[in-house]
Amino acid sequence: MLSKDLVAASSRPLVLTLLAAGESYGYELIRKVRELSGGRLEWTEGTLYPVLHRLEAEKIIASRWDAAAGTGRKRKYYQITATGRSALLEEQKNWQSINQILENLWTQNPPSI
Amino acid sequence: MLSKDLVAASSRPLVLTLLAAGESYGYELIRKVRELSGGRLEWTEGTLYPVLHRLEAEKIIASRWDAAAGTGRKRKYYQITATGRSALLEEQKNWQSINQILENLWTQNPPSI
DNA sequence: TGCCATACCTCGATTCTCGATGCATCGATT
DNA sequence: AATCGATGCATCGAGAATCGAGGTATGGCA
Repeated sequence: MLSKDLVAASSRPLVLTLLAAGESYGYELIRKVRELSGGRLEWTEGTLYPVLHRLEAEKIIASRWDAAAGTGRKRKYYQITATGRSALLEEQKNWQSINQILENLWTQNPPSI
Repeated sequence: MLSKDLVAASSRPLVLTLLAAGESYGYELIRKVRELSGGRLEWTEGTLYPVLHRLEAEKIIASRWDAAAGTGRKRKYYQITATGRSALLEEQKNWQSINQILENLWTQNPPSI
């Protein structure tokens, strides 16, 4: 079971990275993340939607309503903004700097029972 | 500036990894983390002590009071427990699985402005 | 017609965070 | 011997964050 903190820490970079690869919408993001993680990461809607709304309020992503191709069902498509792309670079840098610290320590002193 | 979430997510694995390398105490952990991160991670005492107390309540670490060598000043030394070592392995596995997802995505689709 | 998957959203009790604050000791400086 | 900064522990509580539960609506299908 993934810790709450780890899920929280990875949600922003994950959403931004996925949107950087192309626009998407809430339900699909949940599906994609479930697939990418092999089911380890199970976002609920109550988790994701507030994240999307917060990112949009920060102008890091933008949205448009559109009908799904094929069906007439409405979806809210999100795109990453220019601000969002630099935010993602920052997120990536931060993630990698912490990862580097941990990996260095683990290399020097491999955890074992 | 590192995000709150990232700081939170890394605090448990960091503390456990440092303690797995040898016992330590609060003030020293703060210093070590500051050095390891080149000043990017600045834990305050209000941040670290609750983490230590929670880990101790979960029996993942244990503590003993002792006088510092040289001075008579009292310190609370923390050690990782056997339970803690398996918890650390789990933390490591979880961290690396998320890191793998992100790195894969970033390799396939490198973030850029 | 009923039902499930899709698709969006908000609410609020519970939980968490961390800056502020407090206490005490040691060593060095004035 | 008084002061001060660094060391070292700890708690507190206003404010913030979380996310399961619940609400609404549509399309496709048997």
